[in-house]
Amino acid sequence: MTRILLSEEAILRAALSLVDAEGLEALTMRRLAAELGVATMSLYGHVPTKDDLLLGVVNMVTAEIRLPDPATPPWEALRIVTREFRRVSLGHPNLVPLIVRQPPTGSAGLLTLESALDAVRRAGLDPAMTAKAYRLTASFAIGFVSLECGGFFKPVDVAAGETFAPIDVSAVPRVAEVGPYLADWDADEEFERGMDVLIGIVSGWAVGS
Amino acid sequence: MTRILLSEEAILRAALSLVDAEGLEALTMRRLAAELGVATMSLYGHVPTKDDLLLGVVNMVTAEIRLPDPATPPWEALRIVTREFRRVSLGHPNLVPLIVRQPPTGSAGLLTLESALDAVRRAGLDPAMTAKAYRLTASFAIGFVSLECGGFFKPVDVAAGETFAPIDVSAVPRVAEVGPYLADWDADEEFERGMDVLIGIVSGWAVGS
DNA sequence: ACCTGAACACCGTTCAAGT
DNA sequence: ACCTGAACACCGTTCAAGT
Repeated sequence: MTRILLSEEAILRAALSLVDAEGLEALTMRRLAAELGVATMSLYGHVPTKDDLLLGVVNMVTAEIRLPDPATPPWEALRIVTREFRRVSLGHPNLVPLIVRQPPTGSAGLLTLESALDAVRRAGLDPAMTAKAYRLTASFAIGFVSLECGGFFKPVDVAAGETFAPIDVSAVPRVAEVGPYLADWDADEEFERGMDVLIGIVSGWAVGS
Repeated sequence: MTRILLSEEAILRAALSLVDAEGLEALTMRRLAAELGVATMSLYGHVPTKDDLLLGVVNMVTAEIRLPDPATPPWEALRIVTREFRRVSLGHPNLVPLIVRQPPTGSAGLLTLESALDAVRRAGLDPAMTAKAYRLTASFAIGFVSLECGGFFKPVDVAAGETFAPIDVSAVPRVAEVGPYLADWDADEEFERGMDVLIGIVSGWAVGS
């Protein structure tokens, strides 16, 4: 039989594959061990707990974010980080609930945060305004990706035709009217537009602008 | 012994109390039954499954959102719905991950969506632009509440002093510099400002404005 | 040193039995 | 009709034992 080289790296990689392929609920220590051809308890030699494993998986995905060169013009750099956050998230939609919940305390999260903050600081905002600008753009990006990956707008479409809530469609005429437009959209384009709007706003906060 | 009146309403209410008091992971069918002084399996007479129970709890919380009078000036009505969404979410922070993930397919979710869409339509945006406007403001609101309830900015503060990620603080100077400002903010004020910015933008989309 | 099986204290849910 | 206990197929994790 093939020899299994167990390591934290290998475990995290297998865990991510499992989540990508079958969802978060498919990731159990037993199933993951089986996937690696190893006894369940062998995992605990490399990962202290399942929660730590999840943190590691989120950090691994965060590390996929390609950070802009530090010499990139500031607002373009912020655009790149934000765009990359969404690109990587869409690559692992099953992990998005965890990504969104996880503060950037891991090494990859801190480097990503550093890149975004550096861009805004280089653009001329002072530390306090930089924090404000980051919270605003991050709120938009995280909410957008949450809605996009959560299929938030898909069932609304159904509300115009099916009834699977105990409510008459005639009671929500605007949902019936706008529902189809909620479900049918160009997410790429709308993300860019939203980003433009917000970066346009915060760029006005630069001292002396 | 006191007679327990079991009903879906009573079960959902007890489930919400449990989640509010001890978090999502404390909500198990066994624990919930014990809390109600009832056998575990009695719950299944009123709720088909645990997932349905969670949907019901989210719907119950969504129903706490106080919708504006239909005669309220449109943009002020949208502000009220958005503000109420945040107020109710902050009242049940442990439930926020679920609220954020849950498309508005329940009766309360549909009525809330209806209220927001009605406001934008009354302001003069056509259905397609209404959908765009809703997605933009909802992205902001959901992302903001996610970050706020997730303690997203708290650990960043620590990064300036403690080391609990395998990374040198000197490698993230901007995090060290801006971190304290990220953690120290007036969330109420910033939410209002962000809402103002976005509603200001979408109000410009009205035909003939 | 690294890996393992059995065991413990939990889960959600099915089902046949009680009242 | 409504509630229940035992049982089933799972969990994450501890621990003593293997190599």
